[in-house]
Amino acid sequence: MPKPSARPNQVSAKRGRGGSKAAAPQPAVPGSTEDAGVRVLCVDDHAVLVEGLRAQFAIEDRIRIVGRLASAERLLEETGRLRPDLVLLDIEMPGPDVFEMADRLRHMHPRVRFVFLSAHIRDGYLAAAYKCGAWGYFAKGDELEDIVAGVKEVARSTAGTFVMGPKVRERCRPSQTGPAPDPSRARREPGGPPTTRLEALSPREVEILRLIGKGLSRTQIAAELCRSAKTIDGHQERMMKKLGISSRADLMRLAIREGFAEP
Amino acid sequence: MPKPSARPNQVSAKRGRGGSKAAAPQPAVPGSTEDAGVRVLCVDDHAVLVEGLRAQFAIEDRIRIVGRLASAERLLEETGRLRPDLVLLDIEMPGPDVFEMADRLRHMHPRVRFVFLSAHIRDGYLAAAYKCGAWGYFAKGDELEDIVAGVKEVARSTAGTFVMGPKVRERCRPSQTGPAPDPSRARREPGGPPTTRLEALSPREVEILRLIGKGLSRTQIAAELCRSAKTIDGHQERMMKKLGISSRADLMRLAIREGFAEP
DNA sequence: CGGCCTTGCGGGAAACTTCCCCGATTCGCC
DNA sequence: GGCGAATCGGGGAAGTTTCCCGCAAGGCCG
Repeated sequence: MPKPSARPNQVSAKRGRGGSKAAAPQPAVPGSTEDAGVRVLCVDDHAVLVEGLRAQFAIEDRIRIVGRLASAERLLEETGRLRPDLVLLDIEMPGPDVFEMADRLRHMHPRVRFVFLSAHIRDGYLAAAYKCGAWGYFAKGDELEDIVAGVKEVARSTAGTFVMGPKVRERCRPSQTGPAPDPSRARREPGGPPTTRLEALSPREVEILRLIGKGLSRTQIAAELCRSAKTIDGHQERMMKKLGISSRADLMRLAIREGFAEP
Repeated sequence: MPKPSARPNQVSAKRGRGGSKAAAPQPAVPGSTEDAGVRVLCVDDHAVLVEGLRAQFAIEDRIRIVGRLASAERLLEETGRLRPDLVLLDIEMPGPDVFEMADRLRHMHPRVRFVFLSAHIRDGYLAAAYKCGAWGYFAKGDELEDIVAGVKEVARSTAGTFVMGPKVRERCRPSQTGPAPDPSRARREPGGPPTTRLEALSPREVEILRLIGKGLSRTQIAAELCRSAKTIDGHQERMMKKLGISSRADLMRLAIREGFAEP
């Protein structure tokens, strides 16, 4: 069984970094060897993109790119070798799952901050980014200055906020379309976790949604998961109820739109 | 002349430009006002990407970016205003369909060459790019030098070749997995039209495949096209036969993978 | 003109999916 | 301990889709 963690819609701008031990505000730019600037490692399979960032960082002092990876494959080793303060991660790349690698990065190098820089803003990605402990999420469509400003903010931050690019915030705020408003704790601080209707889904349901997005029929999904087709039936129904969706086709469209199709 | 390039990384193929009239070799760099270089217009919603290109073009003489658009919306007007020699087009952008706009561009500004620079290499895109008269197709994952070399090759070309980036060619060549080799018309110029199994489909079939990829059921497709569900049935069957696919789910996966889902 | 392809549609049997019912187990929570 | 939730699944009626058959109009081409 995946994770026993019951998440009661945790919504807060400030996130406890450091677990039970009361995380004292860390010094900004934690691992900088010299105080000469923020060391950034870029992980993106598009070389052009990274060069654009490098060019922009070059005209800012205090930020520079110390390395580039085309996939998350060697992320942990290279982080150890290059000692960046901040890792910029693309999401849709060949190779291992980026969120999983990011999660491992957090455990192996807890002082290294990381943010996502993705071409697409999708609920699924945003939720995964937040869950794996990212410090921010930016869109490739954001203006360069906004990305740079965001990177600086993350590097400087002492409180552990989740920083979002302009486009991300825009696409994230007005998504309060979920079915149950959950009146118990309606506190929703600015800058908190991205509001996503997918957070209502259980791990299993997400898994099934992904397979639906891949185009599998419920019988095929059943075969894939070694379960009865009836079980998939049940999950589907509950998902549709939760998401306020009435047809399976809509469910699939959602899965595709929110990024559950491609991996 | 910077570099004689002609690296064997790109593949180019001659195509008849100009229809029945035997396309006389046009002068390279057709619309250049001064002979000082290639004027490039970039159409991409990712500012970072364009800056990366700008930086790279800057260290080459003879190429420079004269404008940038975040969507294809004002492509025609801006082409008239900025008079580029070459337009670099992203594919997945908000706004109007890029292939359609490219087609119009060719009619309105026949001297302006255009190539696609996309994050994804998909049969659907490749076919559409070729069909709308593009001069090349590059992947954002291609190395910067390869992209620059390709742009130069397109600008310099006198024969009307379809230039592909290394990654594109790689993903394009070995796709001769189709069912029937179609022995009737085996004329297949070397490096010519990208080999795609989607080229076996009729326009209507492609249209239906797109709707399938969007997650619509055949009844919904029928409603969308104002046709009987039985008709959609027939198209589906014929498509599956053509493509050597046995289940509808596979058909949908193909539609998603090949880029028929998102528009 | 006579194939050949495309598009459009109908009938019908078999298979699949949806959608309701129901019960069982195992969690964690109050 | 009760309660809800997630996960698993069976039964069964109603609806949809698949997959075969067939037919017909129109276009293109040798």
